[in-house]
Amino acid sequence: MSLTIYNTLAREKQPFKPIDPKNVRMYVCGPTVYDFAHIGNARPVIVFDVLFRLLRHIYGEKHVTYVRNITDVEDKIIARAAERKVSIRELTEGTAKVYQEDALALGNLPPTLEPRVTDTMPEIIAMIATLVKNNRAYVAEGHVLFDVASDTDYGKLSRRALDDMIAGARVEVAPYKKNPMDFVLWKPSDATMPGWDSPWGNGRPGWHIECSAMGEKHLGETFDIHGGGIDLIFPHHENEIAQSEGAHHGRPIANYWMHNGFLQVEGEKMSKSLGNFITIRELLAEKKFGAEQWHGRVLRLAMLGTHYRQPIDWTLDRLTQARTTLMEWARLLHDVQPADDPSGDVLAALSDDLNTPSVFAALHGLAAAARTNADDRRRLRRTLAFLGLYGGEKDVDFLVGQTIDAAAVEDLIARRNAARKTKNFAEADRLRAELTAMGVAIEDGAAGTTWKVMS
RNA sequence: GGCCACGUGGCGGAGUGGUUACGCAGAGGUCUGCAAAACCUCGUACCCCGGUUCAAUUCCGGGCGUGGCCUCCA
Repeated sequence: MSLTIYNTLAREKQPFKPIDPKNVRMYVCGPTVYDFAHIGNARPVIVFDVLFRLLRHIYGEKHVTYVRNITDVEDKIIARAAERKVSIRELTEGTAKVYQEDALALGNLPPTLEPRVTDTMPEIIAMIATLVKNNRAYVAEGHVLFDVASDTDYGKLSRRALDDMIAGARVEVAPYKKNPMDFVLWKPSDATMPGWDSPWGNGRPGWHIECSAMGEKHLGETFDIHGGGIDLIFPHHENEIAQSEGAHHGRPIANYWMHNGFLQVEGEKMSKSLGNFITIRELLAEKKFGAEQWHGRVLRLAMLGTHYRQPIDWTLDRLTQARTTLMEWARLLHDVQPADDPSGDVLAALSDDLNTPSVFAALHGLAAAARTNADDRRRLRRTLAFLGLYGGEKDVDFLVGQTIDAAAVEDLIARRNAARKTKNFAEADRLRAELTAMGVAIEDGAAGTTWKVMS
């Protein structure tokens, strides 16, 4: 089985060849922890978790290193902390904790490492110093700026020409910049802001340098895969490339760049002003989206229904369908012990640039076979666990926040069966209608009557 | 204004130069006291206009629509 991935750098699918099969290395841009993560933030977390799982399967669990950073120094954090009158540490720790809980609830494995900017300051300062020494950056009015004109390759990821960008003329024109496109590596902090001592005075890092420094620190100069949302291609990833390759004499930072597509909500851009901004926490724990709570695995299944590079429309209908599917699988697999290995068809579909819709076609085929075959049930159970989609829940577990009085249901069923025994079918049908009204569906099987909650 | 994606049957969503994706919903059937589940059967889709081709949903050009980036937002 060979893994193929779409490389944004080349704009084509390429066979994946790791630098070192004994240590496959992936870096994904994590959150800036100033507010709860929204459902759009969940997409890269889920997508690259699936890739992480696949890589672990191919190369072995101990031979894959996955780094997802936490950015805990940033101007929006400073602003939000001031606004809420809490300390920066309090804000970033609290937000990071919720983020990690959300990620776990969505069925993601923890990354190998989750480094923080505040723990990477010596490396950040060292990398900036190297860039200055290499004549790729300059000091101006307490700032250190990357000298874009020194980078003949600048724009290779986003495929934009410097001249075009300047012509766009929406760049900040600061008088101390040599070139309008030059971006900040280090900026001065006043007494009210977090700051670190550096050769350029007390200050803090610019937006992009932290990822370059954390990547180098934990994965080396060149690693295999760098991932993130498509909106990060420019300027964030472009600037990361400029910084890292500027510090490493042109040696590439990553061989493969992967970007997930954008997310919309009910056909519209998600924004606070439109009132359709939805956080992961709200979906999981509050009855806000469709006035229901949603199980993390339902959200995960819904997210993976669309190929990661396609735009995805986050709708109520999508979540309902995902829940229906998951509940069906749960009825089939609740008591089943997993097989040793996941399905080969699923692995093959996954290996084609994470074609998760194809994966689902394979899963549905397996589910059809699993209805009559125990081996297929065990295989399906194992495959869904491998994907992080199912962990042995009962079907009703996916109806979060809905409660049914089981004793009352059992009582109605008993009365109905008594009526059926005396062929009083009118009464039996009346009792069924009562159950239906409660949201309960019943099935008369060979082993007696079973019931389930309708979704 | 510049650059870039996407537009598939009621819905979701892969894929392909000529042959059934798949799922949900829906219709018919077997089964059932009635149902449900299960199983069987059913949809001849690919934004518009040109072009290339024996043949285009699939390639090329234009248009329309939606969205993204260019304003430290995944």
